[in-house]
Amino acid sequence: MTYDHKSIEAKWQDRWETEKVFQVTEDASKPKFYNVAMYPYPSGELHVGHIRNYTYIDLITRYKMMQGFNVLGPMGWDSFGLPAENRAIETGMHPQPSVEGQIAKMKMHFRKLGAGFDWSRELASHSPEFYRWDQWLFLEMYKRGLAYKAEARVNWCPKDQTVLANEQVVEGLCERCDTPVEHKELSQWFFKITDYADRLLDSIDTLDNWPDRVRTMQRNWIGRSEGATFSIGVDGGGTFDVFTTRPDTSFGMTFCVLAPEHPLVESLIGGSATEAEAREYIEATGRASEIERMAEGGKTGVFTGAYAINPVNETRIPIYIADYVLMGYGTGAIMAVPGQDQRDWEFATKYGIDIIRTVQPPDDWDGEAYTGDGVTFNSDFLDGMMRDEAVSTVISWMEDKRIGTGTVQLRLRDWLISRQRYWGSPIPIVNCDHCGMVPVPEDQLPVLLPHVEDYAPKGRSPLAAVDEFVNTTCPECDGPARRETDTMDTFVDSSWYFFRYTDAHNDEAIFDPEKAKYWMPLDQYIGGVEHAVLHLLYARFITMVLYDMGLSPVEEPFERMFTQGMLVRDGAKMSKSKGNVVPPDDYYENYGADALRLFELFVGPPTDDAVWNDSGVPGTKRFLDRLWKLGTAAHEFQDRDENGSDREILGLVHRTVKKVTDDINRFHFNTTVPALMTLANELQAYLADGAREETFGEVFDLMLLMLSPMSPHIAHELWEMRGHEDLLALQSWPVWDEELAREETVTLIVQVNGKVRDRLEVSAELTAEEVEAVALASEKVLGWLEGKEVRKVIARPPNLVNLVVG
RNA sequence: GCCGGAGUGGAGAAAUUGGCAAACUCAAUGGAUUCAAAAUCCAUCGCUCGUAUGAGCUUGCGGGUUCGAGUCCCGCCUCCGGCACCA
Repeated sequence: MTYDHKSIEAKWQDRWETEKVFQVTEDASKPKFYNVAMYPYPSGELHVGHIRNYTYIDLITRYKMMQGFNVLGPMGWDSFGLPAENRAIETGMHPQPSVEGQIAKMKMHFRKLGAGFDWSRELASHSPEFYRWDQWLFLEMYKRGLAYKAEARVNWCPKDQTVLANEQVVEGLCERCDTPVEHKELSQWFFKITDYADRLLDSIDTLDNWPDRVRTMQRNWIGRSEGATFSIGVDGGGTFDVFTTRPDTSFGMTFCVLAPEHPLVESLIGGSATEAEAREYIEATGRASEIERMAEGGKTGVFTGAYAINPVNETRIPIYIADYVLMGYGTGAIMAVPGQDQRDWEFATKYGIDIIRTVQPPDDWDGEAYTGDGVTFNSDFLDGMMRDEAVSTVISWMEDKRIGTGTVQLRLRDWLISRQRYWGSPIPIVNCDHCGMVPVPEDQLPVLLPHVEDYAPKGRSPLAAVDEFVNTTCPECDGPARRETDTMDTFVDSSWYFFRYTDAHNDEAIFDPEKAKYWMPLDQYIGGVEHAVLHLLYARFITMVLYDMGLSPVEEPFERMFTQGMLVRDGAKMSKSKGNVVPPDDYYENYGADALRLFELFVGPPTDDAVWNDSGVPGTKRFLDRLWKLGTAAHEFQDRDENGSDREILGLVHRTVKKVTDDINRFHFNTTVPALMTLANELQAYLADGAREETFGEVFDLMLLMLSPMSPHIAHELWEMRGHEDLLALQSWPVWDEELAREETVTLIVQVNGKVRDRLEVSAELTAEEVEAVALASEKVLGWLEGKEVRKVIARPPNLVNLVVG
């Protein structure tokens, strides 16, 4: 017997919508719970891997509601940006109608899943009501010196024809299209995230409810390292600065290396014997992409012909140019200490440069450069010191001599936010010949994105070709002026949208701080680990900025972060390009959202990748069919007093409530499903053995309450059919009764020397002496004791006794 | 290289604190039902020996701690993810 999932699911989706079950407002009388899944790019097509995510978020919304929380679970659309624009280019349909059509499809998907979102707060980043506040935020950052325009060597994707932030370059490739990234000198807008590097780094320690890997990835990305920056003189005049984390090894410096792009290079090679060779090298490395530079087997470089003076011992050492030194990190120049640095070792070996060890390696050391700690030698006043002491001693020495100082280096760069693309929020700046760069006044926001038919990327913003947009008047002097034509990175939108949900329709302000104070921080945030350093770092940064502006009540936006695993099929992550995507449509049609949701929960630990099994949903549907039959068939009940079998099934259901509650709290959703399956199996057996109607009803109702956040439609229908008038979603989550949950008898494990030799049903009340006595009375056990002496008895009543014999 | 995570049956997995390894589901096999099939129901299902009661082995590998280790400690191997000529 199967149930009619289609009509039941449509019925309850209507009810939840018309009764506004998931619409909430601030309510000081209830504890709040703010529950968000990262807002999706509206691709229009969800696959079962996405559904997993939304099943989790919906389960939490429904569970927390039943626990008495005022739960906000909003949904919106990350509708600006490259994916939407590229899709528009492919299909020839303008991004606006295209995106809006996709949004309508996605909403249909969410409805079919039965997801409980508060649609009254829906937002979309491409709508002027939203991006107006992007622009406002930009201007506030500009006022505070946190947004600036600068000429810089930037990442350029030749396919997407736009610049990219460092975070959007993955192993030298464009994050979106895997095209090798090039470099260009361009004048671009940046957000000064480096000003917040220390705060962003330090407060990672407070994010106790975040996955370790995400915290580690952010720490690595910020890449703070402590050391010294000091100046090295060139023999014949001039100086350059170097950064090192190992100033204690300065006496081992036998050469210096400058990056090929280093500004001093030109004057060093001019007129030198190796000038031609050096110029050729610089040109060759300039042409090579970063990947090619790294892929080279050994280190390459060229002698400049110039010498430097090692400031700690006045030794004259050669200066090389080599591309293993990067202009983008530190000072673009290094002191090379081959004895203590493997890269320098390789370079020195190749070019025949001296190697001097200054740190004593362990006796059994047979490696090349020794980078560990040890006693310093060959180092004059540092001799005999261990690393930490030597570092601080040499830094003081440098500070006394005024040639250097202790410094901190970051790997993190400022966030490049301008894009030479159409489908984004215009940067609200006007360039005036007379007044220079002028921010658009707040009352003139939003700077509307004009409707443009030719939005194909051309290496400069398509907006630059729209005269009506570009030409404007200066807000200061009313003279002719030109607008900025770059648009903002969509990661700007996503770094504050979760504030907007708290006050989604405010047209006076980005949001009301009072509303944010009620809802923030997010109690639960769920999304893919691919955003570990992109969105999640930017969102933390912008939240800190909003905090400093007095708008956010918190410095950290996401109290508890959860990154779900991916669904894998045919050995690969589901993706359109691999052709292994499983759409949910057939499941809705043939098995129902409830069965699909249940399998999504059942498929494996939420944090882990899981393998999609096509027979899984039919399996969970079978379970729901059995449940339906159990709840709707006419049963023969016994008219009798409560007895042992009633207490057993009641005990089991209370233990199940405890387990399911604990499991949901720990995000072990995959074990909640088997708990309910076991309960249903036992309930069926109880029924077959002759059930009391009251007991059966009590157990069944508790089961429906637990099923409600997982497979809500069937649970609601059965709940109603059992004569309950109030909506199941609004019931309280069940609380287990410790007394009922207690087991009366347990299986006592009897071990002899740690091996299980007998299992006995005993009362749960037995003491240590009693279980020992029971164990020693067991015939099976006696056989193992024959001829041996019991030396020790380990009793763990009532579950286990271990007899140690010998 | 550094950092993080993982390794358990044919598959997904389970085992909150060190205490019955493999719950639950899928697949497979056998059976019932059926004219037949689907659906449903029942049974078997880690490996070895044995007709069997049963015995031995088994959580990537090697050691250790412990009465007792999938779980803790030490040393390795493999896989996944992140960062990376970062000085």
